[in-house]
Amino acid sequence: MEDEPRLAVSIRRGLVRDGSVVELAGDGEQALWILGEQSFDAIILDIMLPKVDGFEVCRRLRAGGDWTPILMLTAKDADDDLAHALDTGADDYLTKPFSFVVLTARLRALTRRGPVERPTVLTVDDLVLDPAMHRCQRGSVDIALTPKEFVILEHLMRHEDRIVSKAELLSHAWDFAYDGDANIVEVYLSAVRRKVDTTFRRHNIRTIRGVGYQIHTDTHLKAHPS
Amino acid sequence: MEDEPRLAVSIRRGLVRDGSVVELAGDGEQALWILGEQSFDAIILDIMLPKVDGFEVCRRLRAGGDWTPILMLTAKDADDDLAHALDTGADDYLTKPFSFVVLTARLRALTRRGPVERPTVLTVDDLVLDPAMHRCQRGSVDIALTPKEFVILEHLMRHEDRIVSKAELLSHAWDFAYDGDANIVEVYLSAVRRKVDTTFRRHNIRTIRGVGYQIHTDTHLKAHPS
DNA sequence: GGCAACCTTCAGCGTTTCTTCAGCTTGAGT
DNA sequence: ACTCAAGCTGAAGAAACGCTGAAGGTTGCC
Repeated sequence: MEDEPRLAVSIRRGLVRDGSVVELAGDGEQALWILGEQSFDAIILDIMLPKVDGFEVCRRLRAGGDWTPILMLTAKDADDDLAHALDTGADDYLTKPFSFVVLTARLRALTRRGPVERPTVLTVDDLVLDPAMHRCQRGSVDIALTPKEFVILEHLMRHEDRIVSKAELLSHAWDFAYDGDANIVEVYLSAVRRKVDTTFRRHNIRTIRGVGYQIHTDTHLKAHPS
Repeated sequence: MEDEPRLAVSIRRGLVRDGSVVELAGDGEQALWILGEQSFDAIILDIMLPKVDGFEVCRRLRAGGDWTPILMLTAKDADDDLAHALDTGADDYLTKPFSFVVLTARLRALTRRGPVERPTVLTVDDLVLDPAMHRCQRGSVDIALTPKEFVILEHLMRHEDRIVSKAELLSHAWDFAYDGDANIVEVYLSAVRRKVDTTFRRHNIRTIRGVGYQIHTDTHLKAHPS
C-alpha cells in the first residue's frame, strides 16, 4: 500500500519472489476496504497516501480491533513521525530510502512475534481487562470502571501474584509527590473490589495487612466452590 | 526516561501496548527519585536529560548498588558516547533514530539475562518462605503470619544455621533504639515457633540459652521420626 | 447554568496486631 | 536435688490498620 506506484510495485515484486502473497492498494480508502475484506500477516503502510493518510489508516484499523503488524514507511527522517506512527499503533517504522533486505528483515521480525503478543488482555481467572479497549469483564458480564479504578486494577493485574504496596499504587495512579492520605487508595480499592470481587462472590484481590494488595487466582474456588 | 517528551510518551505507549508497565521521568533528578522508590526490569535512559544527564544517572545508580539493566539512547552517533555509556555501567546502547522493533528486541535481550536475583525463596526442610509473595508454607499447608512474625522468621531463614541473638532480632525488626523489653522477641518467637514448628510436631527453631536462636534442618527427624 | 460523573476527604467502626505483664517451665551450675 | 537466671506463654489492654458510607468539591458536558 504505497503512494508511489513504482516503489510499491517493486516491493511487491520482491516479496512475491520471496514467496509472499501481496495485495496493493492505491490509496488509504482502498487500503481500508481491502483490509476489511481479508486478513494479512503484515501491512506495509506509506504515511503519504492519497485520500486517507497512513496514520489515519493505522488509527482506524487499531480502533476497529485489527492488530495485524504494521510497518510504516516515510520519506522524512523526523522523530515526530516515528512518534506519531507509534502513537497511532504502528509496530515499526522505516525511513526512505531503505534497502530491500532491511525491509524483509523488519517484516520477518514483525511477523515472527506476530499477533501472538498482540492481545494485551490481562486475565485472572475469568476476570478480563483489556487496556486497549478500556474494558473489563467478569466472565461475560461487563464491569464499568472509572478511570482511577481502571488504572488501579490494571496495575494489580499487570503484576499478578506480586504484592503491590499502597505507596506504589499511590505513586503510579496519582501525581508524583501526591501529599494526600494513603486512605484514598483504600477507598478506590474498596470500590474496585466491590465491583470485581464482592458482586461476584469471588476473592481475587487479597489484602496483606501492613504490606499491600495482591491479585491472584482464587484458591478459594477449589476449597469452597460456592 | 527521555528528554523529548513526544518520543518518550510514544515509546511508553508502544511498550505498554506490548504489555509492559512503564514509568516516565522528565529529567534526571526525577528519574533517580522514581528509581529509588520502585524497582524495574529495565531502564531506558536518554543521555541528554535536563538537570542530571544520562551518564550521571547511570553512574549514581550503579554506585548505589542498583544493577537494573540499562539501555542508553543518544542522538549522536559517536563512539565516544558508546564508550562512555558502557564505562558508567550501561548494558546496551541505541542510536537515534532507531526502530521500535529494535528497541523492544534489545530490551528483551537485556531483561532475559536479567541480573535480578529473582527466585528468593527461603527453604528449611519443607518449610518455605517467599518474601516476594509474602507467603509461608510447611509442605503444602499455608501458614498465616503477621508482619512482625514474618520479618523474624525471614531473618532467621536468611541466616540458616547461624545463631541470631535476641538483640539482633530486636534491632532488625523494631525501630532503632526501641527501649522496650527483649521479652517481646521471646513473645514473637513463641508465636512463630508455635505456627511453624509446634503445630507440625517439628523442631527447626532451636533456642541456644544465653546466646540466641537458630533455624536449621530438623535433625530430630532422623532420631525420632514421630 | 445545571447536571452528572468522578475525585477526594473525613470520621466511625470492626478487626488484627502489638506490647506488656505475670506466672510458669526449663536447664545449667553447684 | 536445689537454686536461680533465662526463657516461654496466655491473657488483656492499647494501638494500628484497613474498610466503608457519606458529604463536599471539581470537572466536563448538555
